[in-house]
Amino acid sequence: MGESMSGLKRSHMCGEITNALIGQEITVMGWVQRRRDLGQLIFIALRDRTGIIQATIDGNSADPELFHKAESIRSEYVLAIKGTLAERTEGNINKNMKTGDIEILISELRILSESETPPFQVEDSITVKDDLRLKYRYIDLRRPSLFKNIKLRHDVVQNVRSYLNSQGFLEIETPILGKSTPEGARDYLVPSRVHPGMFYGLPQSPQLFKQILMVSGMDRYYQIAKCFRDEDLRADRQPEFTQIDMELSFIDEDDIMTVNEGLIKELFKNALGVDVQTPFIRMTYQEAMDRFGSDKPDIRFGIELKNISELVKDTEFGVFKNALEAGGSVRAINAKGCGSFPRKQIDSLGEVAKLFGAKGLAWIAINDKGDIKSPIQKFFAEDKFKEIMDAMEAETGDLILFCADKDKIVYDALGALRLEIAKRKELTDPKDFRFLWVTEFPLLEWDDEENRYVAVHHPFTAPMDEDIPFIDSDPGRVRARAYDMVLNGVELGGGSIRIHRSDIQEKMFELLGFTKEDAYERFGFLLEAFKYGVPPHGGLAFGLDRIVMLMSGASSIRDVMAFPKVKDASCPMTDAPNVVDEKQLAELGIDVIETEEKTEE
RNA sequence: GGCUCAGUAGCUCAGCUGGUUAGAGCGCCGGCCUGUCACGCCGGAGGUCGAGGGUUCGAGCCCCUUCUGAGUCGCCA
Repeated sequence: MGESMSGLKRSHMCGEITNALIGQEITVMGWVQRRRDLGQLIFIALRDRTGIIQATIDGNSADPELFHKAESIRSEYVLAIKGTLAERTEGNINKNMKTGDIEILISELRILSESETPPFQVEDSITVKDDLRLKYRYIDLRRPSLFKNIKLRHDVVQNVRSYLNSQGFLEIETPILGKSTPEGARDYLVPSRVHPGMFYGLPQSPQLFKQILMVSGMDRYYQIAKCFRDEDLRADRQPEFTQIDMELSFIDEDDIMTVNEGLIKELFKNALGVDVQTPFIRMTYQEAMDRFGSDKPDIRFGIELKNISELVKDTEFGVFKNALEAGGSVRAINAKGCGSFPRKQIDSLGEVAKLFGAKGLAWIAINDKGDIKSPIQKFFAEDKFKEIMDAMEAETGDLILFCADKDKIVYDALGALRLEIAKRKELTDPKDFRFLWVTEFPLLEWDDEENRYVAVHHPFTAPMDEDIPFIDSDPGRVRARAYDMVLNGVELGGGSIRIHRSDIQEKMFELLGFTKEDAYERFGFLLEAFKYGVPPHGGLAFGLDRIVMLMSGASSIRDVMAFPKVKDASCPMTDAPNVVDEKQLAELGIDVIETEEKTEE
């Protein structure tokens, strides 16, 4: 049970009290960070979201009842403290604290709420397992670092709104209850009571609605949009997440990139105090793959890929030869300064490569003394080996890593290895923000499982004009008018110019293996809308969570979301998802079928 | 679904080659203490070693199964 706060009014936030207020009577309210009881002298560190202030009570001069109450205080009690702000005497100043040179001399103290001992301490310095933090998220969020992230997120969103408003955008909400369009990620389904057996789909993105808003003449739309995907989680993937979603009419790629560079510049300046240089580097998808083995390259460090296929095309070395004969390539990276890695460490790099399908990893290590070690040296004539070394600019202390396989595997493996080496050598500074645009993505990608082309982006992405002639002859070669914004190896956002010509849209559906009926069944409302005057348009969507994650230096988007879910998409705090009772199911016309676990194939 | 790692006190962890009664720091409880601020000192409580099974004279440790969490591959138009 707690005392009433009636008669008391909070005058200041704890962290905002300054020595300008010395001598004044102030009232603060908050949580007990710590009580330090020296017998006849008690210190209470009181915390609110702005910071901590120390309050003091002297047993010799205080009212005994008041002092006794102070003795009963424990961590995380909620208090109201009224008193005179005093300057601390020389020698009693805590230089590590913002309010370390002042304290409140308590004249009135109310315990507004007691607290059990929390399952973990409210301190930034402690480490606690994620699931426990999430179960007691309300306590976790009291930690200053978490509050800082939540506040940063708020600041980012406010800046998004003010900037886009200034650029002529309208904020428009689109439905959460939508139509399930089973293409791409799995939808979350919501059953309808009014239509038993029928389901809404939660949006994976407001894609179709925002395009329709362009047909409606809204011209520029944005939304801080909640999106849902029923896929497996990652450190940077949650089942529900937030996009900064936008769409613009009568624009081209340059317009969209310029607007968004301006947006990012503004966000980083206002929310983080960091100056971002614009315009950003632009790099085609092909260049990104060739140089970094990734369509979201981290360009804070080098270690670029080199294609040495030509150099080794006549080799008899089986691994290289087979890869080349199968239409693949031989590429390598030079891990500068890793030439003295012990064998075990090089082998573990091989394990990394294998994760991405590489059968093995060939290497040349040149230790600090200049001694060369390499399991593949014996397969090459002396001069050819030297040519390879020269091509890779191999010097004393370097480690050259080779991968020979299909291009996709070579890119993936070497791309992952360069990140792994950067991690081991600590080559990246999280406060170094290196943006770029990746452009000219392939429009389509062959899917072996479905035995058809699938859209790399989505089916409404426009092909590049000069590639339209190849749509029939060589669909895999067609590039899209799509672009991703990448920051430090993370895809922050992506978008495209959309198709607004019905002939090309139909061709696209054809390529994706949709019949006209299929297409109408799924996207009919959009195609129908497009009959009535569609402006050329395009857009982009940012992952808000990822942007804030990188800005804050967090390693998971969980740390920038108030109530994230754990890996199996459940919530340890609320225990969602849960079973519902029979009555609810009956109303919805739903039968739950118990599937037998452990059915051996 | 696959792979890797982790699970020991409220929290974070140590625990050797399988060997007596499972430890530390922090937290918690009690006592002392008037200038602490990671207060100090003294004392104390607190353990199904994630769960189940097996091997063994003996299991926190080895084996099998399983649960939970994290990372990652697949997946994520």
